[in-house]
Amino acid sequence: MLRQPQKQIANREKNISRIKEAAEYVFAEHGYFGASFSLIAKQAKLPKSNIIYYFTNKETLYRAVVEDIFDIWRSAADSIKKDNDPSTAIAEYIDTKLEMARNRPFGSKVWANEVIQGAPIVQDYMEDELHRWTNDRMVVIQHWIDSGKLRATSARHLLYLIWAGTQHYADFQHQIETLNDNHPLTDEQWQETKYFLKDIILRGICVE
Amino acid sequence: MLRQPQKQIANREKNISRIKEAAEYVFAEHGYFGASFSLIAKQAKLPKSNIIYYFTNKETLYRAVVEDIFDIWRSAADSIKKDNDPSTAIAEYIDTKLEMARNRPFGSKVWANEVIQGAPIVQDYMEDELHRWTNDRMVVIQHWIDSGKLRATSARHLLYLIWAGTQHYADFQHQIETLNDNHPLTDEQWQETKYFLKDIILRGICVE
DNA sequence: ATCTTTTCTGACTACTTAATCAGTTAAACC
DNA sequence: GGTTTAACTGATTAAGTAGTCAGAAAAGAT
Repeated sequence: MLRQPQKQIANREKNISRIKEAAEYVFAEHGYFGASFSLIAKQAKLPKSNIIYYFTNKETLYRAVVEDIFDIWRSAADSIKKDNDPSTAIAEYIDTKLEMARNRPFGSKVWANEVIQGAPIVQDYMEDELHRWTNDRMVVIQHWIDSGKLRATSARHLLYLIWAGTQHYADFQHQIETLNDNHPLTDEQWQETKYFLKDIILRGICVE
Repeated sequence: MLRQPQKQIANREKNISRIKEAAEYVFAEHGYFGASFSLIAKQAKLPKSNIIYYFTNKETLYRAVVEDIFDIWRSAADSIKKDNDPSTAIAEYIDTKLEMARNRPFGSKVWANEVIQGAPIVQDYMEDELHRWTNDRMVVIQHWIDSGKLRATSARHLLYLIWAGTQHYADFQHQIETLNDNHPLTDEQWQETKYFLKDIILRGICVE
């Protein structure tokens, strides 16, 4: 005899991810203060009280959204490992990061908004997780430099340039589309972007 | 006999620029919706009603702040002219843009916030002024490429990379300082940044 | 000195917001 | 089937918001 008592659990998970998706969108488009429960509720097509039932308050929901994005970004840098070939690893990182800019622009925007405003909510997260994570990657890049596999440039600024160059296409998506005569970028244009970023950055850091 | 009847005019100008400065800061730190008249008033040390007296409403004040920043950015690209030497011109542009990131980070942040949220207020500005301005610069860069003074890369993406790479240090200032052990960048670190960006980007676009 | 115009401001209003809570509905358990 | 527990929600509240407005104060004009 089949038992299917997990109706509640399944429903809970469905609702939570639905709320987070709606919230990511609304926080990105309106900022923390501009995003109201009623807007998020409308977007999620759920009653406002239901959202508060799951997340207690605005800040908790917001944190959930930000942490989700951070986890995804973190995984993008899996290729930055000591034993990998630097050019291939960095090319892969740029590719992945740019695909994320294309596929998850709202998360990127939420993060950008938060940092611009001085990270009032996720300050601790930046000081712990991001700080440690960044240092780890920098050690790898420095190792590549020290072993002569990369030109002697700044590991730190290289990371910043990759972040800036890729996230720009998510965060400033609206500006880029406006300058593209109000059209979203086509597949070819995204391809061109990938090629350009890798071309410039790799040329700048590879030993000649 | 001296006449000094311009007391009103002088005072008006003083107040207006004081309000705009305060507003730039508060909009940057809190976003459009998070920035309230009372916060701006407190920052400017003027009564709330006085701010509304000068700017009528929030949107008008906001537009004034955004247009100010845009004007300043525009002037940064004066070096991008057909007859200039490409490397020197672009190096100069990067330098100037990075100095602005350092000296006027709040303006940059306001612009970033606005664009991230889909430019709800300055859409028209982007479609007219920014669009025309960007196209003009792209024509110059394309001319450099066509006359063999630059490698054949994308003029458009080159501009984006310069914007992204420089503005990052304003918009993500807080993240950068957190990763710098909670210290603002020193003069040498800013110098290093300038050097890095020019090194990578120029190496990427100059004919070998 | 008096009148006019501009500058300025505190008190107020209509509205929106995050969050609470009492009460309802639905699922799980026995 | 009946009971317990979790899921859910509409109505309400207290706090904060943008913007109004009547009238005071200062500056300029004659």
